Amino acid sequence: MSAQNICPRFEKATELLGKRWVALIVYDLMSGPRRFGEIDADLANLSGKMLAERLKELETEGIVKRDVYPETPVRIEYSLTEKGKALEPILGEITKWSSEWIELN
Amino acid sequence: MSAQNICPRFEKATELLGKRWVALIVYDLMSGPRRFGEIDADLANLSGKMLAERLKELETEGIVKRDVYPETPVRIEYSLTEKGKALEPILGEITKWSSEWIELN
DNA sequence: ATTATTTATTACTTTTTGTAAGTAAGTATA
DNA sequence: TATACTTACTTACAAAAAGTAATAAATAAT
Repeated sequence: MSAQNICPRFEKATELLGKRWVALIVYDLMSGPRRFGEIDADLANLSGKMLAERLKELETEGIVKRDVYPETPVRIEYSLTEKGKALEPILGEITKWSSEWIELN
Repeated sequence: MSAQNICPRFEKATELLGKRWVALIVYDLMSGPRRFGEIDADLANLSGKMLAERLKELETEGIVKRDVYPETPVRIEYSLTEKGKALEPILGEITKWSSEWIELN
């Protein structure tokens, strides 16, 4: 009989953060701006295709900013916006939880 | 040249929490034990198939506990373990972030 | 035995993700 | 001039995950 309504903002947030690779990409960008190839190298199992797709989505959501530097060869830097940086406490709590509860085999 | 290694515990945690529906199911269970049908009703777009699958996975991960009460009809209660309850600060930060940064159309 | 209720499971379709090769733009090198 | 190099993507196709709807299993009251 009881119906627990879930806050639509929370739901939207989990749709965003719950997409595969998103948390790891944001985590990677927390330490500062990074290039496509660097992120790709940091996240071993992430393919260029998915990285491109996720970066585009994150840009659309206003979480990531894309800057082009017409150098040789072209340098494209991805960085977090204010909205993206504001995710830090979430990642911090995930780090805490994982260090306490996740054991590696 | 620089390679940002991502903590394997963090990575494992995001694999878990980043799976579709997981955050919402855990959020729903935060308010106390719930039956299959109740969770299903709370999460409008979640199918019974996926709920069954996710609950099984969460049980395997030690986040959710399943209790059978042989009543009429049978009552099966899902609840959070200590490990599951420990996710609360993460959900709390997601709630905070979403209330500040997510706008509804 | 039949029925009711809740908790799943199965068969099938659609969507998402993975993999690997290929393209585009701009330089430098032969 | 041509080729090869670097970075940042795209594309085509295969595999895996998720969505949908019908069906089954479990239990006990009638």
